[in-house]
Amino acid sequence: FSRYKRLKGFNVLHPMGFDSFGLPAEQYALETGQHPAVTTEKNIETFKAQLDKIGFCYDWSREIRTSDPSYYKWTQTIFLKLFNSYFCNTCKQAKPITELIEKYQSRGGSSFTAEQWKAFSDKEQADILMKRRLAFSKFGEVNWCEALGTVLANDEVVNGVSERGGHPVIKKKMRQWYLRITAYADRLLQGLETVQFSDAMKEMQRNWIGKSEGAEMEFGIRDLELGINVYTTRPDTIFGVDFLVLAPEHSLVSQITTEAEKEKIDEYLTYVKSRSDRERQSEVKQITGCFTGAYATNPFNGKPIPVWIAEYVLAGYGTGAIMAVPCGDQRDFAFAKHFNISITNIIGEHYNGEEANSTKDATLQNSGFLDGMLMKDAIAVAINKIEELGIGKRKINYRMRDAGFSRQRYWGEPFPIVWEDEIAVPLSENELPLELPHAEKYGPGPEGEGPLANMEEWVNTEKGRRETSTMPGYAGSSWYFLRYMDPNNTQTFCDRKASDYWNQVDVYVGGTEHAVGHLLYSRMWTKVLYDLGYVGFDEPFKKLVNQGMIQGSSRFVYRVAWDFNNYPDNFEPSFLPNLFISSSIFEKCKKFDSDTIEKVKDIAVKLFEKSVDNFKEFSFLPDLSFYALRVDVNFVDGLELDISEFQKWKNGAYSNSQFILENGNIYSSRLGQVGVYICGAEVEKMSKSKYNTVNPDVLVDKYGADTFRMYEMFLGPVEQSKPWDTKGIEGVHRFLKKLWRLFYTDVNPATNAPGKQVWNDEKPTDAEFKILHKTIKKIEQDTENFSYNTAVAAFMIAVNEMADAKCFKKEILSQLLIILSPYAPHITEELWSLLGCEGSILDAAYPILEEKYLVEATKEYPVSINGKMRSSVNLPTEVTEEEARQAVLSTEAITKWLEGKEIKKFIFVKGRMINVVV
RNA sequence: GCCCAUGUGGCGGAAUUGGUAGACGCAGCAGACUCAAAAUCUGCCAUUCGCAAGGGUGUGAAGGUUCGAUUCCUUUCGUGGGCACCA
Repeated sequence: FSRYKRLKGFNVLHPMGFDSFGLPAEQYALETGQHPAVTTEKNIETFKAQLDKIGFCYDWSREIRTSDPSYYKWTQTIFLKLFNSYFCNTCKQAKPITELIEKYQSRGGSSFTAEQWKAFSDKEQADILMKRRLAFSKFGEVNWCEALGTVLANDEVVNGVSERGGHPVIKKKMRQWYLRITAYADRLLQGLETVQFSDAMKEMQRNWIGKSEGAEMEFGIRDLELGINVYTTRPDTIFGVDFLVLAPEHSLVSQITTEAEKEKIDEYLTYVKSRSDRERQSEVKQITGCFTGAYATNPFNGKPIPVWIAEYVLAGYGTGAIMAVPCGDQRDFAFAKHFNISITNIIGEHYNGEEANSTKDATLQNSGFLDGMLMKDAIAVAINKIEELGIGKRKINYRMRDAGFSRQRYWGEPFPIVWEDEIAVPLSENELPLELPHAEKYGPGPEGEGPLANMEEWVNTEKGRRETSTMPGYAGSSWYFLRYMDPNNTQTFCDRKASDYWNQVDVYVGGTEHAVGHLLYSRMWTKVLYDLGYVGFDEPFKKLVNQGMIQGSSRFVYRVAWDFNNYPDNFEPSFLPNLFISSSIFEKCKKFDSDTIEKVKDIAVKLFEKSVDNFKEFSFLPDLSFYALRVDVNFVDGLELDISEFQKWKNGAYSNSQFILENGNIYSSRLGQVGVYICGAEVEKMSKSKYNTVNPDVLVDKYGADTFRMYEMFLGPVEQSKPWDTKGIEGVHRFLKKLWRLFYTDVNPATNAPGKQVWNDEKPTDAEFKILHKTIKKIEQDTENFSYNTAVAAFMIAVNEMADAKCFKKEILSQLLIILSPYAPHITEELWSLLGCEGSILDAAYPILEEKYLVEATKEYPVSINGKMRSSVNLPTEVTEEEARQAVLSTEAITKWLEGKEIKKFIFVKGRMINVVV
């Protein structure tokens, strides 16, 4: 696209860079036993060589790497700008925090006076300001794996246990950094109106932000001076509330739980701690919850309402508490049925007792002052009443939460923050970059802190202790498009003149998987920088094209583990059997084939016995569980695993593993071939973390870069995902060879010299111009629409037509080369010079479309009878309905279908077709 | 489970956005050239009935709107992406 636009005369900024910080780079380094700085450098060189080989004309003078100090200096600078800003709720934009401090000093805040502010300690002031900063720290939950002594990313947690070792993972509260993206929720929504993203993308972002209008109201707890705040979008159903549900983490849980229920509640809380948010919401069939013993009161009719806790209510959304209306909400309904809570029907016949009905069109019954009202009308009435009684208020709520910005990892940007007496003190901008110290080992620090916590010399400064977590992978990618505009500036991250000249990114190509991550973060950063006056636009990307993913075919091995809910105290990670079963055995186990399971269990017990000295202490072993683990496709041949390669993988992490092979034998490295281990397969995103990537070099070497490029374009629409498959690449290769033969006979394979010249200087005929201009029109349309696959097809047709017409004329061929050059840069450049044309084809003038060659005098109008195609008539392109009717009625091929039938209607779709209704 | 996308020949896909379904390519079959192979060229190629002319059926499934539906609506099934520490 950039080559095309360049030919069209645009000044195209077409850079490339490397988002080289983050978990995958760190893990790759760990697996290969090298420092991430080394592996990153090496991999970048490989990528650049490959990209150049394929013929992308990237402007490498603008290259950036997010892990380079000269780049992350500015990531840290922008972080400080976020830290030193707050969101002004009246002007709805970011302002320097100094303005807020001034305001507090002169006028005070909402809950304190100016005098009180001045009397606050430094720490108290810092805490108040922290609640307003755009980059702020507070306590939040992380995945904590006690056995590994580390915090895990969601990617590293599989089925609730650590991917490495299969250890239990629980949630742990830690001090974390966050970005206050929620402050921008409304502007992120409004901004969508101004950008060209697909409707699906906009919809995803809207849903993620999840704006809803409703009411927040308080339910008093019986016999206690406490109230539970509940957020609801359906205050009209207030008389249908049969119970309240709190998130298990809700701060009131411990206070309202009665003595009688305490034990059960504690047990339930332990259970929930081991569950991820996803699991908590998705397993609808398995309903869990626990009664607290407390009762709330319905403020409108005084009815006592039992208060429960349940995992399906999340602490992070709304107030962390819901009012449950079983007749109107399916999850509440299932919960009520499961725990035998009686259901109040407020919608009469709309509720059938079998399932909930979330309609807003029912007339309310059993609903006090709302009786007889349509539900959708009752919403406003109910909110007004709630506000009138002072028990709650109208509220707009967002589903989106603030973005977690700390990682307990090594390979990321260090925070330019020093903690002095529990106060976060920023470095000044001229102290940046705060370089990531070189570490030989980057294992976890104490208490779940990041690896940097182990580096005493670096951590401890004169003033205090440095922040030891690092920024997440998306930090550097939230603003890099700005750096491309001014990549070598040492004074600022991007001069305003540069960003004013280039302005927004005109076309941004990225996958939908970024919808609710990168594409929201970068929009937010741009808005902040706009508010603070550093850039002149508040949306970074004018137009977004979602390229589909080339998917990979992943391979799986199946691991056996003990299904301990919690490991016994004396259980050590090394006790795990590390046993893998072949695909068909896994399938049988999944179907609870008892013979197979017994056999597997026998082997697992034997292995367990061998590795555990005090085996007798584990008199009771729980059932086995089985889970799939991805392996690198590069050591799976078809579906067959190369076991010795697998055992060497990840620095020998699986070196002591055992295998039950497809035929039931146990693998032995000494006995040699006793059977094969068959892997499972699945098509999914091609990704380093899924170990299913394939390398383009082989194909480029075999067919050349042009064939590779065009084949990839020809595969299908850019926005569509598809598994990588080289079937069909021959066709594109043949096309390029055929193109060559319009100019020269075949290349002499011995000398590699072009064959005999075929092209000539003759004057083209109108028919030949027609082929050319038809192609120009089609290619322009398709390229502008990113419909590359149909463009390639059009080239194939054009070349076939020219070959058939024996059109070997330079005037036509040179024009064809220009429009083809963005698609196949190498061969077109070569032929361009062989034709004796001046300079590089990249600097040629794009041909101007001449419509006169495309005008048709007559046109074939398809004729259908009752919508069914029966024939066609040839008519002038400009024809009246009456003329068309006459032509149709005098065409024998058509009248034979109309014989004896009465014509009811004659439909003439101008320029398209004719339909006769009989 | 929730949100988004998607489903068309043996395969990748096309279809003027509601108007001749299967462009283009792969694979396959038949033929030409060749001692032979490769390369190249020509023809056939959804399915079914028919010698043919010509019919019938057909865009995951079931309904609906329309003169006319791959396209719009409803329900349903399958697949892919996302679900907050991969980015």
